[in-house]
Amino acid sequence: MVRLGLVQHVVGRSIERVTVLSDRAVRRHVAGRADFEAAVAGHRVLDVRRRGKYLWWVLDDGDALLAHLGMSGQFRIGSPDAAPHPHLRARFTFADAGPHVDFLDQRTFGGLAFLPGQADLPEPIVHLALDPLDPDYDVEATVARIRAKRSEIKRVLLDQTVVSGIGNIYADEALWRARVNYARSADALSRPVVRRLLIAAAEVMTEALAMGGTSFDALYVNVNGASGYFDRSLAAYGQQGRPCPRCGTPIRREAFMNRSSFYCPKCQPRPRVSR
DNA sequence: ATAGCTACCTGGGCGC
DNA sequence: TGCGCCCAGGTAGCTA
Repeated sequence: MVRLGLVQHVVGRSIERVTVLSDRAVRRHVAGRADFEAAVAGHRVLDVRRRGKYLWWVLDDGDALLAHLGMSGQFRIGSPDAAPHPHLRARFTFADAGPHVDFLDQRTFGGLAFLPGQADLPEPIVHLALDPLDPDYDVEATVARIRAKRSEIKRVLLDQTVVSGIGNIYADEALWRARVNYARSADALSRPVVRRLLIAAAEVMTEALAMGGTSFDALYVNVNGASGYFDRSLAAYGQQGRPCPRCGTPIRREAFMNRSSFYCPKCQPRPRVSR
């Protein structure tokens, strides 16, 4: 959705300039802010692509403008009279008379980098696996990779080199749908169960995108800044104490990987022996 | 090599 | 009312 919004608003346009308001937003552009601003200016945007939580703008000359959204990064189409948003990190203006594009990021885990000659696949993300919504994504290959891991299933789902695009929220929702406890060992799950889990993850992502993303934390909002309603359809994530939508048992919350995991203790029983 | 842990960062929400 | 603390989470980079 973010990508489609950007495709609609930036493809075909020539960047007049980018103004970086926060050095941290370009910390991955090693040559620094001034170099970033100079490198980006003047390029025309040919396409916008995505892998996991990364987006990159394909520029003329084969260069890439890579954006990582972190957990709170957003692109927004600016209206000319709006006061700058407090989380504004960079603003793109264009050679035409159209609206500018803002990169916002509250918690500053995200950032931008200009990567010359890396339009096809920027080097920082070559190690990322495809995500379940990518047309070239291979379910069976991913099932095999997951089942080869001797690690808890949620840890594997969050490993972006195995499958990308699944964060803490989507992982908990997919596990709930597939009735799998987060602590079960990946190599102990049957092929059909892992398949079910990946299908559930793809469904969660599809639904979230259709609704404009989770408005929880404004994590994903569409490019116009409209927040989604996905959070209202969450069955497990953030729902501790509330009844499981399937069986009515109160949803439980547990700490895992320095994060929270939410699950239904009846539909998603804990493994007897945690490994 | 691989698995697992921690730091990074900000501001909304909460308790006092 | 206001201060201070907790918490959220993707991932680079570290250790074991």
